[in-house]
Amino acid sequence: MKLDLDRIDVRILQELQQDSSLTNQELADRVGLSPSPCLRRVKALEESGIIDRKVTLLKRSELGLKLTAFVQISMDRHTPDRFSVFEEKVNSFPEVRSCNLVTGQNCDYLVEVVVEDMEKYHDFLLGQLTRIPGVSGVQSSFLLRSVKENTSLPLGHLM
Amino acid sequence: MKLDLDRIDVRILQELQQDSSLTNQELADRVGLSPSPCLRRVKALEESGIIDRKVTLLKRSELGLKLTAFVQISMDRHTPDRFSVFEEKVNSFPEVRSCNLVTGQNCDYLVEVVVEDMEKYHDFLLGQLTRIPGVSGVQSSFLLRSVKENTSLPLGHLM
DNA sequence: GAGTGTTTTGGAATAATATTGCTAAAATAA
DNA sequence: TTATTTTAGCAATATTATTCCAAAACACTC
Repeated sequence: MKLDLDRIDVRILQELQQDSSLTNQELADRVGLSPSPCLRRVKALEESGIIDRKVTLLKRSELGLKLTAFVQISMDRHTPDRFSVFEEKVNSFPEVRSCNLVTGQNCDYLVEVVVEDMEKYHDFLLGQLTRIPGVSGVQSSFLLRSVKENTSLPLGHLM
Repeated sequence: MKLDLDRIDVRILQELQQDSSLTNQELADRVGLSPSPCLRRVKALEESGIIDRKVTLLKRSELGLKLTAFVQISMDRHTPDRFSVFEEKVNSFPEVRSCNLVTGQNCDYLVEVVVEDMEKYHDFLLGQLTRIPGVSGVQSSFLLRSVKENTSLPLGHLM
């Protein structure tokens, strides 16, 4: 949060958030610039750290990943040791897409898990997640329908 | 879920999930192929629909987006009309990163909201979210620390 | 309001990379 | 083994990114 962005920078970020496979020429057209200054801005945004990285998103349904679970996890004690062990474990599980430590009375962590089916989820839950020391409460909700899935961040406040 | 993938395809997908800015040559090196067959496989994966799209991820902290909220939303009645109005609205809010209809006794929707600060969240909640007809219950948890944020899907089951 | 320094742009030349067609090799099946 | 199919690798071509330099826009001073 240091460099100031003008309208063109914000539009570049908006376009790239939606589609990073744009060529520099297409991007330049869309933001109303010629290729060279456009590329220079993109590089500057990468240098500045505003742009984190570029990734490819795959389709779950095409990969046989039919079950997504949202898991609320409570810990028995809130000690640094408990947390660090849990977090290390969670990071090593490819089934875990996201894990967030949150405020709230109900739970400590919100975890999103993607697996093939309910049987695999059962195995993961009992074989992996609940085996982590300190995990005292687990409550699962299952995805019925994805209404919105958006990797974009809001940029309206910059303009 | 139709085409069969061999080990090389899976490795290509794994690499691209992590970093889509790889050049085809680099990718070919990593998976042990020469550039042309590698590119052909990538194109085939795009054609097949397994690859959804490529996006650029930005850093929240660098954009002054200091508050992430996980919101549990309950609806008064479970009618198609209630749902479609809610979902249309939610899709129009840039602050909403994801919205999922889920099973569970506690709530109907899990929504992730990204804003600048608590004041902006307050405005969004009272001015937008709770104004949608049918929204009867709202419970917010706030992000304390992001432990894992991974756009990759697990592919281990394919091998 | 003209002049000066700074920043940003656009165009052209160059370099890197993607893309395609073709041939050979490898894998598969009979 | 042999025929058939699939896949890889090479080389030529096309596309795209990158760099450099002169011109334009902008801000600031006097």
